[in-house]
Amino acid sequence: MTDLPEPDADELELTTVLSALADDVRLVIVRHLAAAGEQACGTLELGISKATRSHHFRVLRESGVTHTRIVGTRRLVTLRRDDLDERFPGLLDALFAATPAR
Amino acid sequence: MTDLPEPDADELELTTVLSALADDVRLVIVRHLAAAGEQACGTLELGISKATRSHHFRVLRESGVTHTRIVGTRRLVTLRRDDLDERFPGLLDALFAATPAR
DNA sequence: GCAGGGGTTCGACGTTGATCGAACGATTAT
DNA sequence: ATAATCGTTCGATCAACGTCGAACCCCTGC
Repeated sequence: MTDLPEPDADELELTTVLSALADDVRLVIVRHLAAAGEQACGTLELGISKATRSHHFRVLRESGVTHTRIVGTRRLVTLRRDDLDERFPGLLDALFAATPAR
Repeated sequence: MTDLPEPDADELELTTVLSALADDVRLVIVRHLAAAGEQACGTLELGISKATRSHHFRVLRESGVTHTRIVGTRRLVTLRRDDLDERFPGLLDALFAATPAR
């Protein structure tokens, strides 16, 4: 058992994915995964507690946004870009293209 | 005073817009507005009460997704497609392209 | 074995959100 | 004026969410 449970690619629900992405902390995580590739949970400095961070990573995984594999004591997380691009073409690109409000 | 208050185009926040769109009822409304153009609030049969419907239209307007003008006793609602496309290019297209899960 | 680091789980707490019925307000039609 | 239509607002309820500290679990290294 080296992988954590996650929804299949064809089970991804739009509203679930949007809910998962509609959070500033999780958006930071997703952008970082997109830019830097596979990361351990603790790699990012998010200014929140371990428990809260774990919660956000769980939401991302259970919504189907990320994939998590276990290596030793680490959880290595990747963005499920191919699955998301297939189910929701252009969605991730649109999110990453969005500039912050002025 | 023929228009209801709404955020300016350059004030649109990504997480706020995503939250507004991360709801099945509101997604139905937005898709319908995109397909059919300006609509009165009561036009759609959504299977919810007047109060709840009013709530959803308010969330859409306050997040900047829709524009509402008052004509007589009606509230005529439009999708702010140009503003959204400018701030978040490709986002609406991605939403409308998404097919339901199998 | 034992200690330490990386994450998760368990309550708990406060906030927000979806929902409703009922009352209300504003405009139009009779 | 009166009634009807369209929609909002109020108060309430219930569920879900973000957050935390503390306890726990699992693996690795000594």
